[in-house]
Amino acid sequence: MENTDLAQALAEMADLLELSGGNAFKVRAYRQAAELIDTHPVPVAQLLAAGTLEDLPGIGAHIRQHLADLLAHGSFPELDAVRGQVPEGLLEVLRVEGVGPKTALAAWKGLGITTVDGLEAACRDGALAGLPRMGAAKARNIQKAIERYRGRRGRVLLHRALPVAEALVRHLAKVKGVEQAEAAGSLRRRKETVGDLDLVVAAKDAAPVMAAFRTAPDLVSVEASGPTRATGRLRSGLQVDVRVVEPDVFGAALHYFTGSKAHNIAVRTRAMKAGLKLSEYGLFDARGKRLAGRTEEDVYRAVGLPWIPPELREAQGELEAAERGRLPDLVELDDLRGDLHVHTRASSDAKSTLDEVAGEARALGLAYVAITDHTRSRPLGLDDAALAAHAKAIRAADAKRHGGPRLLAGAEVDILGDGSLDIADEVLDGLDLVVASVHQRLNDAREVMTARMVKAARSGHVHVLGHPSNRQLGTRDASDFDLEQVIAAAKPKHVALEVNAQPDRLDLTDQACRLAKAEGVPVVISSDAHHAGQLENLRYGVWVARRGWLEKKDVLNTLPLEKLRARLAH
DNA sequence: GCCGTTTTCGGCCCGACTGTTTTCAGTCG
Repeated sequence: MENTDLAQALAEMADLLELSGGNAFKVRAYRQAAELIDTHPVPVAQLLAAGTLEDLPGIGAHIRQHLADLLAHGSFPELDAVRGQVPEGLLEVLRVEGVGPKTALAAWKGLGITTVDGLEAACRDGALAGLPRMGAAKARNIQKAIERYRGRRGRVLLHRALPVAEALVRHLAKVKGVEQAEAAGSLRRRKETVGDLDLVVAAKDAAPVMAAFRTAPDLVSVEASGPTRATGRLRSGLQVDVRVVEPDVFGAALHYFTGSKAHNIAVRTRAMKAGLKLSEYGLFDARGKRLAGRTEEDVYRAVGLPWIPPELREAQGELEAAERGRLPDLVELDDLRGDLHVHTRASSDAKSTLDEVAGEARALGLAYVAITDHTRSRPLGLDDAALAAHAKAIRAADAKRHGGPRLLAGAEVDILGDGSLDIADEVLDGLDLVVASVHQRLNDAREVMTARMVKAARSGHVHVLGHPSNRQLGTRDASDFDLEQVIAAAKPKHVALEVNAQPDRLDLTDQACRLAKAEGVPVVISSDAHHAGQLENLRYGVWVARRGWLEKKDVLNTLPLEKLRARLAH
């Protein structure tokens, strides 16, 4: 069992306890331990062996024992016991946004509902609305949330799919005779969510690869299996397609299975116009002679194009740009010099200390980090005086550090309902960096939300608009606002827009990045880390930026600190 | 269940928002 699986078991324990009316603090203890483990870089098995597991904050003797039991037999007694008390389907009901333990419990005890389907029926026929403290509006909202929930089922967030795909690729790459193995599909294009995994393997003899696939870790069923291709399903529910090809045509196959479909059609049409034929088996001339296939570069070259990065392959103008030699020189993770949105334990529910954040940033080679804790409108947020004191503490810590990163005193302030900020101007003006974000009244009407953001952008006290759309992938739709108006307001004030790299936000979107670039408004790629380990999430933000055609020059935190300061000045 | 200690029990984040109510319960972050 890996950390993710262990975390899932603890999270399930938390959900079940909550549904069986357990102590709320106990529930939280399990949930916090689950979150900690899910993002912890070292395998729990290793910590357990070293005897240092209980050093982690939030892991005590009981949970340590539970983890040991999980590693030994996949479960622990308390989990088994509570599983027997609550219908299994009720856990899924909790996944619906707006449905918490109380609602789920009331639906179960009051109406015998134990599934999402049952809940939906009860929303429709009015049974749910008849329960105490329920009503028509509530039922309507839950029904809508169920639709959203269904919409996201089947697609997995990139950060969940990526390690799974990488593990499968490693597994197949080890097979004797395999020359190359790679994950293709939307995962390779770094789309924010992934529907299934497409693995392409180059080997002269396919049989050993297929045999190895059938014994791949986490594979629960094989739904189709022929001599060179197979389809299976993983424990997570994700479908995996494997295709084995001759090494001579690996490039053509990789190109074909990477897509997108629209991009493939565009390239194939281009080949046809030149009298050529393109398929996953290579590029052929009219007489059927293979002209290219070993690498993607060969394939593109044979149709008169430079290699196009997978993130751009969406038939959104990349062929035309390639033809004219105008492909963007896409930003890379190594280009980032700093992170401008990081939380610490000083406020909010973040977990790490200033030192831990600085240590992690250093390990990642970052030259600067802006500490941007929440302000007074958030639970535990800092008020004017506390923020000023916090800034002083950050600067003191910065002065004491040797060898980087530099620590910038910042804040993530709230954009209030009327578009004003929740911290006094003179306090904000004493900071190095101000991120302004909407955290409340996310469903304001389009004009109202646009006006709030425009006012914040024009305030003269803000450097970055944080997670501008407020979406959360699979659970919360983006707020309704006019991005173009916000961009237009940001530009003269030198306010940058954030690509929030939290894997379930990725906000701005790729398309919004492209719009910002077209209007000449810079972007910053920020982790919004609530735990030092989450600084690594910056890579997800980089991929969004790449999908949005952004180059190094479009991203402000690729600048050295002094140049960044100059660009952010008002 | 964890943690810290006034060191083995008592506290553990709390405010905004929504929809239900007419003062508040549930959910979320």
